[in-house]
Amino acid sequence: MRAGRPRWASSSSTSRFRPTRASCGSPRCSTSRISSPPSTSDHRGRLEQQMTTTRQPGLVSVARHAGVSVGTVSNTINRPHLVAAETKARVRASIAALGYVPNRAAAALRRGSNPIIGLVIPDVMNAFYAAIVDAVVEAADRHRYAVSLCVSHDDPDRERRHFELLAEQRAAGALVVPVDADRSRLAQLRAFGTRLVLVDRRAEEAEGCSVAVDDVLGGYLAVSHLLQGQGNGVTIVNGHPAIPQCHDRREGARDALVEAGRNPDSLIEFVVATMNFAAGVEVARRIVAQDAPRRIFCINDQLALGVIEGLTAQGLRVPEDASVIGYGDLGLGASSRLSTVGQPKHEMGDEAVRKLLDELMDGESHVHTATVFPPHLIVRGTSSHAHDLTVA
Amino acid sequence: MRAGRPRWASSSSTSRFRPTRASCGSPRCSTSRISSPPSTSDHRGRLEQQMTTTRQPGLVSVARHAGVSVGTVSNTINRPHLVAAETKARVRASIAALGYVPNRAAAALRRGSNPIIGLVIPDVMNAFYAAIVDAVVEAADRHRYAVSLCVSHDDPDRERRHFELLAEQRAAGALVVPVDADRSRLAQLRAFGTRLVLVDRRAEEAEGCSVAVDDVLGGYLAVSHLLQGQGNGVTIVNGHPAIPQCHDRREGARDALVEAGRNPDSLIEFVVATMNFAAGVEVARRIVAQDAPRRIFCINDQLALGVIEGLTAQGLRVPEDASVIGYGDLGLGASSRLSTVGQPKHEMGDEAVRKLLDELMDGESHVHTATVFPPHLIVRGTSSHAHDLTVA
DNA sequence: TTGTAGGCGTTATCAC
DNA sequence: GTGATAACGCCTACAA
Repeated sequence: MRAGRPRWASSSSTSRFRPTRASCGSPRCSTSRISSPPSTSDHRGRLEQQMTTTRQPGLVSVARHAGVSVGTVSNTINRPHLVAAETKARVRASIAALGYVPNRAAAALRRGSNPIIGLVIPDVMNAFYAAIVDAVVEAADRHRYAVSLCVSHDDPDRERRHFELLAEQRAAGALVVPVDADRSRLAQLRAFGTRLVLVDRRAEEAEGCSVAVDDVLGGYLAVSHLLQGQGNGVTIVNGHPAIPQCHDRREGARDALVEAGRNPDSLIEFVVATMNFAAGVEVARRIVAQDAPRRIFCINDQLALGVIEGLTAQGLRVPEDASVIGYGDLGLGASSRLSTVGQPKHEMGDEAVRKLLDELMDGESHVHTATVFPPHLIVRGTSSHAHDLTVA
Repeated sequence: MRAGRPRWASSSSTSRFRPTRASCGSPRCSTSRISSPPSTSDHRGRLEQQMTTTRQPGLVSVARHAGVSVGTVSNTINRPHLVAAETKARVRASIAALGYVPNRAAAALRRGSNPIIGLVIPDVMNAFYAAIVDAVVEAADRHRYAVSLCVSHDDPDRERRHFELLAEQRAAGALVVPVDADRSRLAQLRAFGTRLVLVDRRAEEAEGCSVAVDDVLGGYLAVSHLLQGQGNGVTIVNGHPAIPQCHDRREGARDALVEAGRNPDSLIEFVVATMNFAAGVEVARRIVAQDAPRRIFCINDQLALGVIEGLTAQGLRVPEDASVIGYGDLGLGASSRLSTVGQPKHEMGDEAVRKLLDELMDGESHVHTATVFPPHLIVRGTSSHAHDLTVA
């Protein structure tokens, strides 16, 4: 089917233009008109409300068709156990025959709540959050909930706007990675009856359920692993310590040193502004120049890959001359040679949905819980068959 | 605030357990009870429908409070130009005073359509689709539409289930990367009145709008770039040619050879089953063993990074001894040294939303269009300040 | 086990 | 410009 598509060569003019962020009206991209829709038999003037054509069939149509009452049809759909088998069958047949599609908006209006789960994350391009989105969407689908996604980009306004949307939809609940520590917006949403589960953050006081990961333990695992190799001292390449993750992972690193009988202050720290590949390359230069320890814990994988690149460019061999460990298992998936600390992302998303649904179902008897998942060490590149290792 | 969190050391037992995919009931992750919610003042027995507490204020409450009719309140919200300035102000004050939140479910019921855009993609973890999600969510937010996300994982059932959901919600429209070539499901959804825009696929016949990227051009750009370097012949590391992207990019590669006055059949092809890092490493071995051309076009970035790794492991230097180019710009973001072909992902998502909204607004007069975006070459690693280059 | 009827909160069409 | 009022399609006591 795609064989019939026009070859680029046949319209080489398109290759002249590079898309910009401007509007697409300009000839920068080839836009072809497709036969204008021949007013597909659906020319209903907006004035004639009463059409002879059978509009979207509702419960009533189904009821008539099956020779039962609307209540029975509703019951067959929502509480099948209350309906006699034979009636049920007849109703179902009618539903299929008429192509009836229930109207959730009407149900939501009546019930006062909508089977929609809001999901607010800071960034979809980030593999960590993407994994959570994946898990949440899957779990929600299993329970026939819709997922209304919001990407906050750390903008409180966006977050608030999505909260309003959820409130207007009378969404059943929301899973949110809050933008900042200001919980007043969250409280506001909750006050409106929307159940909330915090993700990647601890819920405080008795405000609700939460799902998080133990970054202190993660830092500990990473540095404990480094300490098993040869060398002396440990270097940490960190982001700004005001970021909770950075703070916590460093704490864990210090714990590992303490456990090994060393002074936690012996940890040599390099702080970078942006935690990416380029910064890693740059830090590698400083590490070599200052002759810092060659057992290096990087706060994330991109930084780690950058450091390796930088070390290699300076003639050092990894892992012979230096040990590097990353964090997050987000770089190239399981394909690179980098050891790292993995986080149970899918489980987190899963558990968040579970908590929310539990709160929705149990209602009064629900007890808020805070689950903290332990990360795990992933050791790679030691043998030709790199594999995941779990360290107790 | 996070200072108060328990240190891992204080409950070292958690570090003993590694989460499995099983249920969270087991002691594998530390779950702490948070003070049980003291039945937050909200103990309304399900029998007493009539509560004395002012339920959620509706249009009527606002109307009463402002001393106007419901119609006027509705108008102040939806068609402010029809309302006198002074009345408008009074109504708005009442809305704020009562904390009124409009009920979208009711509006949707009445209007027959819901301001929700469905988005169906095969995979959120894939950076290409993640970028599209990001763009779509942002554009939808600008217009106050909600985005209902579905990740199909190439499963037609999931796709169908989400289509049903959208139909039940009376969603305004949907953006979809279809699972397969079978367009009957799409037709079904469309028949229900949901507007559809195809993403990363060409719409056929007059079925609707679509947004895609020109992979033939992308392959051409990549190989043209390789041909500018020294060496003779070109190697392509490809996925299965039944995948449209793989097929098209190879076509473009052949076009480039033709343009350079070479025989397109001189292209040496290695086909891999899974297009990841490990496969790249393996292919590199075969390339060296068979002495295939050292100008290598890889169908994606992961493969390319694997090939570089494999070549390096065999003692070759890149780019001195071999030129490698990837595709997609998805590897490490803009941070690696790999040249590649970039796709205007954000523009695609943006344009898809624009087409959908246009169809929604214009109604009858809407004309379906198919937009094909040109990819662009990204050359990296040539200087110490790697930067993006656009080639005309 | 099934039928009946009232109302959920909005929108839109009228008169005024 | 504003006020009444009739749907929209479904759920759920309650009656039969």
